[in-house]
Amino acid sequence: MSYTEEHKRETKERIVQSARRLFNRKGLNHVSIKEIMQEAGLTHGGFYHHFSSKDELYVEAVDSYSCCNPTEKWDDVEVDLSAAPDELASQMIDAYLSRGHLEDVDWQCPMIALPSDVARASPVLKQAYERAVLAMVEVFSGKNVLESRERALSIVAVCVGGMVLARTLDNVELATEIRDAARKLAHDISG
Amino acid sequence: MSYTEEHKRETKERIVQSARRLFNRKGLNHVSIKEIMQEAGLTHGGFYHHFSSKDELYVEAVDSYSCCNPTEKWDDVEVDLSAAPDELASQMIDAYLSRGHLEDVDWQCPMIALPSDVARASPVLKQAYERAVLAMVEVFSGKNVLESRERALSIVAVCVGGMVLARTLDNVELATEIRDAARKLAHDISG
DNA sequence: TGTACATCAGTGAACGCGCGTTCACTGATGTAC
DNA sequence: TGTACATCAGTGAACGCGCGTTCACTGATGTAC
Repeated sequence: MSYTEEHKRETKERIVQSARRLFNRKGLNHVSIKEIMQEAGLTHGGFYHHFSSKDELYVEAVDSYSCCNPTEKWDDVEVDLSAAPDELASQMIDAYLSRGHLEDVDWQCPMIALPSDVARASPVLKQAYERAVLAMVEVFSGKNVLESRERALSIVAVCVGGMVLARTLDNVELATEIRDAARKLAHDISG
Repeated sequence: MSYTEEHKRETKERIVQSARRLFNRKGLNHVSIKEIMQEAGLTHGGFYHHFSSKDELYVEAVDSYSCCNPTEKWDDVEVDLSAAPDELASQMIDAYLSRGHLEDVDWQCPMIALPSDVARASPVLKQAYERAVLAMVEVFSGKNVLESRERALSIVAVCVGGMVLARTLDNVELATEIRDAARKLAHDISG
């Protein structure tokens, strides 16, 4: 045997994280394998010892987002993961629609960073994306999960819509106005 | 002189419309100039008699959306453009979040079809996009435009968010659930 | 009306380039003795 | 402990391919006489 299993796992994880960052910044199709491997401190040839194709990397990268946790990342808003469900939902709304989240492109939610890329991607990638959407729905369901699914879905729509628009606009004032309007509305719904 | 000014204008318009359709289907960067020109009934070499670069076409294509009018396109919902502002806003919500709009990829709103493409595009293209957002805000402002800007912005966020998510999901049931939740909420806000 | 000419929209071969992928090779590492 | 070996993660040149763009050419058209 050469190297350890763990060594290989760590290298692969480094590639995935490097890819996730670059995908968020430039979109799935504006990032080359060479670029990803360089950011991970490797050369492009080794890529195929870890993945059978670039498509496979897409899936792993989007799946790796699920582990992302706003608490550690968007430092202008505090989220207490041990809070009561309704309180947590409220904090998540603020975190999701925060300036920190908008500007932290590297760690941004894939639903904001990659919507149209995913819309045209392979079924496996879309499934990874669906898992991310459902995880978010769950957070916004609060304590009465079963009764408030519709409410949770509309909060997700407002949050994602507000942020997608904000990220697309160069006009900072308008982007902020939209985020503020979306935040207010999301809080109104969640009650 | 060869050919008429009008002949050239018509050809250019045919290229722009062909590009708009293909961009909506495949995204800005998965469509080649050869493909666009073929769809317009031409060969790729002539492209540069009409545009100085592909970037220039992006802008013209996104600007050409503004003329898009849901009335003629999404035939499962009727919109009466001569209706009173509040009534029009209400009809537009139904049209925008309709199944017809979701499925009519060719004529879909660019905010739904191209969000992440535009987020990473050139400033001129982002400005074209901003014009589209502002046009939509105006429609949803209803009769008291000045007083209800925040309301209009949040309606836009819900509508765009709901549709962006719906288009990204392969799971039709979930996509429909989201559109329904978004539509209900948008109507609640617009009152 | 007919003809000779100039224009330029349209054609399609060719260009350089960067991409995803392949492959022969290297050399650091863990294992066996 | 030291040494010989096998493994395979990592390297970097090379591949075919399609892209955006260029360019010399064609030929349909409008204009001048």
